[in-house]
Amino acid sequence: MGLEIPLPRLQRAVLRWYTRHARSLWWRRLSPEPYQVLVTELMLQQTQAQRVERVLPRFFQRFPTIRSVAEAPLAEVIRWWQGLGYNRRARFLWECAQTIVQHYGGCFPSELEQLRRLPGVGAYTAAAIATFAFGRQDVPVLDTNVRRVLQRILGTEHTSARELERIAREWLPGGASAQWHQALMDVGALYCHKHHPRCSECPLRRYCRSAGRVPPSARSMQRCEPSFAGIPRRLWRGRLLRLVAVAGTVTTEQAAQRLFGERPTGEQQRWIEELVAHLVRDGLLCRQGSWLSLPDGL
DNA sequence: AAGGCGGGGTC
DNA sequence: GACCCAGCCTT
Repeated sequence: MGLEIPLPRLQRAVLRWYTRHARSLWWRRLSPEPYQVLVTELMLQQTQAQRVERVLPRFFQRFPTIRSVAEAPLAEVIRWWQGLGYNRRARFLWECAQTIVQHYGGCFPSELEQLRRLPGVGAYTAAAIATFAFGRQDVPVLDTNVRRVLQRILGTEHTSARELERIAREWLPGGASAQWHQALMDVGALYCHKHHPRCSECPLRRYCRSAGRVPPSARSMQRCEPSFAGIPRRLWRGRLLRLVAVAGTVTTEQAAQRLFGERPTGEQQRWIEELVAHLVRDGLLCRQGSWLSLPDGL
Protein backbone atom coordinates (compact mmCIF):
# COMPACT_ATOMS: atom_id res chain seq x y z
CA MET A 1 0.00 0.00 0.00
CA GLY A 2 1.20 3.48 -0.78
CA LEU A 3 4.08 2.17 -2.83
CA GLU A 4 5.04 3.12 -6.37
CA ILE A 5 6.39 -0.33 -7.08
CA PRO A 6 5.99 -3.85 -5.74
CA LEU A 7 7.40 -4.26 -2.26
CA PRO A 8 9.87 -7.03 -3.15
CA ARG A 9 11.58 -4.76 -5.63
CA LEU A 10 12.10 -2.08 -3.01
CA GLN A 11 13.45 -4.66 -0.61
CA ARG A 12 15.87 -6.08 -3.16
CA ALA A 13 17.04 -2.60 -4.12
CA VAL A 14 17.72 -1.67 -0.52
CA LEU A 15 19.52 -4.88 0.35
CA ARG A 16 21.55 -4.90 -2.85
CA TRP A 17 22.62 -1.32 -2.32
CA TYR A 18 23.65 -2.19 1.20
CA THR A 19 25.91 -5.04 0.18
CA ARG A 20 27.91 -2.66 -2.01
CA HIS A 21 27.69 0.72 -0.28
CA ALA A 22 27.23 0.16 3.44
CA ARG A 23 29.10 2.60 5.63
CA SER A 24 32.14 0.88 7.05
CA LEU A 25 31.31 1.68 10.64
CA TRP A 26 33.73 0.26 13.14
CA TRP A 27 31.22 -1.80 15.12
CA ARG A 28 29.91 -3.52 12.02
CA ARG A 29 33.14 -5.49 11.93
CA LEU A 30 32.43 -6.95 15.35
CA SER A 31 30.55 -10.18 15.70
CA PRO A 32 27.31 -8.87 17.12
CA GLU A 33 27.16 -10.06 20.69
CA PRO A 34 24.47 -8.57 22.93
CA TYR A 35 26.81 -6.68 25.23
CA GLN A 36 28.52 -4.89 22.37
CA VAL A 37 25.22 -4.06 20.73
CA LEU A 38 23.89 -2.67 23.99
CA VAL A 39 26.88 -0.37 24.48
CA THR A 40 26.88 0.74 20.86
CA GLU A 41 23.16 1.49 20.80
CA LEU A 42 23.27 3.36 24.09
CA MET A 43 26.09 5.50 22.75
CA LEU A 44 24.24 6.12 19.50
CA GLN A 45 21.19 7.57 21.22
CA GLN A 46 21.00 11.12 19.89
CA THR A 47 24.69 10.94 19.10
CA GLN A 48 26.22 10.89 15.67
CA ALA A 49 27.82 7.69 14.47
CA GLN A 50 31.10 9.38 13.68
CA ARG A 51 31.68 10.41 17.28
CA VAL A 52 30.70 7.04 18.67
CA GLU A 53 33.24 5.47 16.33
CA ARG A 54 36.06 7.42 17.95
CA VAL A 55 35.20 6.39 21.49
CA LEU A 56 33.95 2.84 21.11
CA PRO A 57 37.24 0.96 20.46
CA ARG A 58 38.96 2.17 23.60
CA PHE A 59 35.79 1.75 25.63
CA PHE A 60 35.66 -1.92 24.65
CA GLN A 61 39.35 -2.23 25.41
CA ARG A 62 38.68 -1.07 28.95
CA PHE A 63 35.30 -2.83 29.32
CA PRO A 64 35.37 -5.94 27.11
CA THR A 65 32.44 -7.73 28.77
CA ILE A 66 29.24 -7.03 30.63
CA ARG A 67 30.91 -8.39 33.74
CA SER A 68 33.79 -5.95 33.44
CA VAL A 69 31.24 -3.13 33.58
CA ALA A 70 29.34 -4.70 36.47
CA GLU A 71 32.52 -5.15 38.49
CA ALA A 72 33.83 -1.65 37.86
CA PRO A 73 32.98 1.28 40.10
CA LEU A 74 30.34 3.48 38.52
CA ALA A 75 32.87 6.32 38.67
CA GLU A 76 35.10 4.46 36.25
CA VAL A 77 32.31 4.04 33.70
CA ILE A 78 31.42 7.73 33.98
CA ARG A 79 35.07 8.66 33.37
CA TRP A 80 35.27 6.54 30.24
CA TRP A 81 32.01 8.05 29.02
CA GLN A 82 33.41 11.59 29.03
CA GLY A 83 33.14 13.29 25.67
CA LEU A 84 29.97 11.48 24.62
CA GLY A 85 27.42 13.62 26.42
CA TYR A 86 24.12 12.56 27.97
CA ASN A 87 26.07 11.25 30.94
CA ARG A 88 23.10 9.53 32.49
CA ARG A 89 23.59 6.88 29.85
CA ALA A 90 26.82 5.90 31.59
CA ARG A 91 24.87 5.21 34.74
CA PHE A 92 22.19 3.36 32.78
CA LEU A 93 24.85 1.10 31.28
CA TRP A 94 26.31 0.38 34.68
CA GLU A 95 22.84 -0.39 36.04
CA CYS A 96 22.10 -2.62 33.06
CA ALA A 97 25.28 -4.54 33.86
CA GLN A 98 24.30 -4.93 37.50
CA THR A 99 20.88 -6.23 36.52
CA ILE A 100 22.14 -8.64 33.90
CA VAL A 101 24.87 -10.08 36.07
CA GLN A 102 22.85 -10.28 39.27
CA HIS A 103 19.35 -10.95 38.01
CA TYR A 104 20.07 -12.85 34.78
CA GLY A 105 23.29 -14.54 35.89
CA GLY A 106 25.32 -12.70 33.26
CA CYS A 107 23.18 -14.08 30.42
CA PHE A 108 21.54 -11.39 28.31
CA PRO A 109 17.75 -11.49 28.07
CA SER A 110 16.50 -11.75 24.50
CA GLU A 111 12.81 -10.97 24.88
CA LEU A 112 11.66 -7.46 24.03
CA GLU A 113 9.73 -7.09 27.28
CA GLN A 114 12.79 -7.95 29.35
CA LEU A 115 15.10 -5.73 27.34
CA ARG A 116 12.65 -2.88 27.56
CA ARG A 117 12.79 -3.02 31.33
CA LEU A 118 16.53 -2.33 31.42
CA PRO A 119 17.32 1.27 32.38
CA GLY A 120 17.99 3.50 29.40
CA VAL A 121 16.56 0.93 26.99
CA GLY A 122 13.45 2.20 25.25
CA ALA A 123 11.45 0.90 22.31
CA TYR A 124 14.19 1.58 19.77
CA THR A 125 17.13 0.16 21.70
CA ALA A 126 15.21 -2.96 22.73
CA ALA A 127 14.24 -3.63 19.12
CA ALA A 128 17.82 -2.97 18.00
CA ILE A 129 19.30 -5.47 20.46
CA ALA A 130 16.69 -8.09 19.60
CA THR A 131 17.32 -7.65 15.88
CA PHE A 132 21.06 -7.02 15.65
CA ALA A 133 22.22 -9.28 18.48
CA PHE A 134 19.59 -12.02 18.59
CA GLY A 135 18.52 -12.10 14.98
CA ARG A 136 14.84 -11.37 15.51
CA GLN A 137 13.16 -10.98 12.12
CA ASP A 138 9.69 -9.71 13.02
CA VAL A 139 10.42 -6.47 14.88
CA PRO A 140 10.64 -3.06 13.21
CA VAL A 141 13.58 -1.00 14.43
CA LEU A 142 12.36 2.56 14.26
CA ASP A 143 14.84 5.32 14.84
CA THR A 144 14.58 8.79 13.37
CA ASN A 145 16.42 7.75 10.20
CA VAL A 146 14.24 4.75 9.45
CA ARG A 147 11.08 6.71 10.26
CA ARG A 148 12.07 9.55 7.96
CA VAL A 149 13.06 7.30 5.07
CA LEU A 150 9.88 5.22 5.28
CA GLN A 151 7.77 8.33 5.64
CA ARG A 152 9.32 9.87 2.55
CA ILE A 153 9.00 6.72 0.48
CA LEU A 154 5.32 6.68 1.36
CA GLY A 155 5.08 10.33 0.44
CA THR A 156 2.18 10.95 2.75
CA GLU A 157 2.39 14.03 4.92
CA HIS A 158 1.69 12.66 8.35
CA THR A 159 1.44 8.99 9.01
CA SER A 160 0.64 8.35 12.63
CA ALA A 161 3.26 6.60 14.71
CA ARG A 162 1.00 3.61 15.03
CA GLU A 163 0.36 3.42 11.31
CA LEU A 164 4.02 3.84 10.46
CA GLU A 165 4.94 1.01 12.79
CA ARG A 166 2.36 -1.21 11.14
CA ILE A 167 3.77 -0.46 7.71
CA ALA A 168 7.35 -0.92 8.92
CA ARG A 169 6.38 -4.36 10.18
CA GLU A 170 4.66 -5.19 6.93
CA TRP A 171 7.72 -4.22 4.91
CA LEU A 172 10.22 -6.34 6.83
CA PRO A 173 12.14 -8.52 4.38
CA GLY A 174 12.17 -12.12 5.51
CA GLY A 175 15.52 -13.22 6.88
CA ALA A 176 17.36 -9.94 6.40
CA SER A 177 15.93 -7.65 9.04
CA ALA A 178 19.30 -6.51 10.40
CA GLN A 179 20.67 -5.58 6.98
CA TRP A 180 17.38 -3.95 6.01
CA HIS A 181 17.43 -1.61 8.98
CA GLN A 182 21.14 -0.89 8.78
CA ALA A 183 20.62 -0.02 5.13
CA LEU A 184 17.73 2.33 5.83
CA MET A 185 19.80 4.04 8.51
CA ASP A 186 22.63 4.51 6.05
CA VAL A 187 20.31 5.97 3.45
CA GLY A 188 18.91 8.28 6.08
CA ALA A 189 22.35 9.39 7.20
CA LEU A 190 23.92 9.71 3.75
CA TYR A 191 21.09 10.95 1.51
CA CYS A 192 17.71 11.32 3.15
CA HIS A 193 18.64 14.19 5.44
CA LYS A 194 15.93 15.94 7.37
CA HIS A 195 16.46 19.36 5.83
CA HIS A 196 18.52 19.05 2.67
CA PRO A 197 17.99 15.58 1.23
CA ARG A 198 20.19 14.61 -1.72
CA CYS A 199 17.41 12.99 -3.67
CA SER A 200 19.17 13.08 -7.02
CA GLU A 201 21.89 10.81 -5.67
CA CYS A 202 19.69 8.65 -3.47
CA PRO A 203 19.67 4.94 -4.33
CA LEU A 204 15.97 4.81 -3.52
CA ARG A 205 14.86 7.78 -5.62
CA ARG A 206 13.05 5.52 -8.10
CA TYR A 207 10.95 4.01 -5.33
CA CYS A 208 10.28 7.19 -3.39
CA ARG A 209 7.18 9.34 -3.68
CA SER A 210 8.97 12.32 -2.19
CA ALA A 211 12.07 12.22 -4.40
CA GLY A 212 13.00 15.72 -5.52
CA ARG A 213 10.08 17.37 -3.83
CA VAL A 214 10.62 17.24 -0.14
CA PRO A 215 8.67 20.09 1.40
CA PRO A 216 10.84 22.43 3.46
CA SER A 217 10.36 21.34 7.04
CA ALA A 218 9.00 23.92 9.39
CA ARG A 219 11.30 25.45 11.94
CA SER A 220 10.96 23.52 15.12
CA MET A 221 10.11 25.48 18.20
CA GLN A 222 13.28 26.81 19.70
CA ARG A 223 13.38 25.74 23.27
CA CYS A 224 14.63 28.42 25.58
CA GLU A 225 16.97 26.57 27.87
CA PRO A 226 17.79 27.71 31.36
CA SER A 227 21.22 29.27 31.24
CA PHE A 228 23.81 31.12 33.27
CA ALA A 229 26.16 33.73 31.81
CA GLY A 230 24.84 32.80 28.38
CA ILE A 231 25.77 29.13 28.69
CA PRO A 232 22.98 26.53 28.89
CA ARG A 233 22.68 24.65 32.16
CA ARG A 234 23.29 21.27 30.58
CA LEU A 235 26.68 22.46 29.39
CA TRP A 236 27.53 23.72 32.87
CA ARG A 237 26.56 20.32 34.23
CA GLY A 238 28.84 18.68 31.72
CA ARG A 239 31.72 20.96 32.68
CA LEU A 240 31.27 20.32 36.37
CA LEU A 241 31.06 16.57 35.89
CA ARG A 242 34.19 16.54 33.75
CA LEU A 243 35.97 18.60 36.37
CA VAL A 244 35.17 16.09 39.11
CA ALA A 245 35.98 13.16 36.81
CA VAL A 246 39.47 14.54 36.26
CA ALA A 247 40.15 15.83 39.78
CA GLY A 248 38.75 12.85 41.62
CA THR A 249 37.60 14.85 44.63
CA VAL A 250 36.98 18.57 44.99
CA THR A 251 35.03 20.87 47.27
CA THR A 252 32.17 22.89 45.89
CA GLU A 253 34.28 26.00 46.42
CA GLN A 254 37.20 24.57 44.45
CA ALA A 255 34.79 23.60 41.71
CA ALA A 256 33.44 27.15 41.65
CA GLN A 257 36.98 28.50 41.36
CA ARG A 258 37.82 26.14 38.54
CA LEU A 259 34.69 27.13 36.65
CA PHE A 260 34.62 30.86 37.39
CA GLY A 261 38.08 31.94 38.54
CA GLU A 262 39.74 32.75 41.84
CA ARG A 263 36.94 34.62 43.54
CA PRO A 264 33.53 33.34 42.51
CA THR A 265 30.61 35.55 43.47
CA GLY A 266 27.85 34.37 45.73
CA GLU A 267 25.61 34.06 42.73
CA GLN A 268 28.15 31.85 41.02
CA GLN A 269 28.45 29.67 44.12
CA ARG A 270 24.69 29.26 44.29
CA TRP A 271 24.75 28.27 40.64
CA ILE A 272 27.28 25.53 41.43
CA GLU A 273 25.00 24.29 44.18
CA GLU A 274 22.15 23.96 41.74
CA LEU A 275 24.30 22.02 39.30
CA VAL A 276 25.46 19.73 42.09
CA ALA A 277 21.88 19.09 43.15
CA HIS A 278 20.94 18.09 39.61
CA LEU A 279 23.90 15.76 39.20
CA VAL A 280 23.35 14.16 42.59
CA ARG A 281 19.69 13.62 41.79
CA ASP A 282 20.67 11.89 38.54
CA GLY A 283 23.12 9.65 40.36
CA LEU A 284 26.13 11.06 38.56
CA LEU A 285 27.72 12.86 41.49
CA CYS A 286 28.27 12.04 45.13
CA ARG A 287 28.36 14.64 47.85
CA GLN A 288 29.68 14.38 51.39
CA GLY A 289 29.59 17.71 53.18
CA SER A 290 31.24 20.07 50.75
CA TRP A 291 33.25 17.32 49.05
CA LEU A 292 32.29 16.18 45.60
CA SER A 293 33.29 12.95 43.89
CA LEU A 294 31.99 10.53 41.32
CA PRO A 295 29.73 7.85 42.81
CA ASP A 296 31.14 4.35 43.20
CA GLY A 297 27.65 2.95 42.79
CA LEU A 298 27.55 1.05 46.06
C1' DA B 1 2.36 15.83 25.60
C1' DA B 2 6.29 18.37 26.62
C1' DG B 3 10.94 19.45 28.73
C1' DG B 4 15.43 18.35 29.74
C1' DC B 5 19.64 16.23 28.69
C1' DG B 6 25.98 16.99 26.14
C1' DG B 7 28.72 17.95 22.90
C1' DG B 8 30.26 18.58 18.39
C1' DG B 9 29.17 19.19 13.57
C1' DT B 10 26.70 21.72 10.04
C1' DC B 11 24.69 25.45 7.41
C1' DG C 1 23.64 32.01 15.61
C1' DA C 2 20.11 28.00 15.07
C1' DC C 3 19.45 23.37 14.26
C1' DC C 4 20.56 18.57 14.15
C1' DC C 5 21.86 13.89 15.78
C1' DA C 6 20.96 5.21 15.63
C1' DG C 7 16.28 8.28 22.37
C1' DC C 8 14.98 8.09 26.93
C1' DC C 9 13.10 9.40 31.39
C1' DT C 10 10.31 12.39 34.04
C1' DT C 11 6.43 15.38 35.04
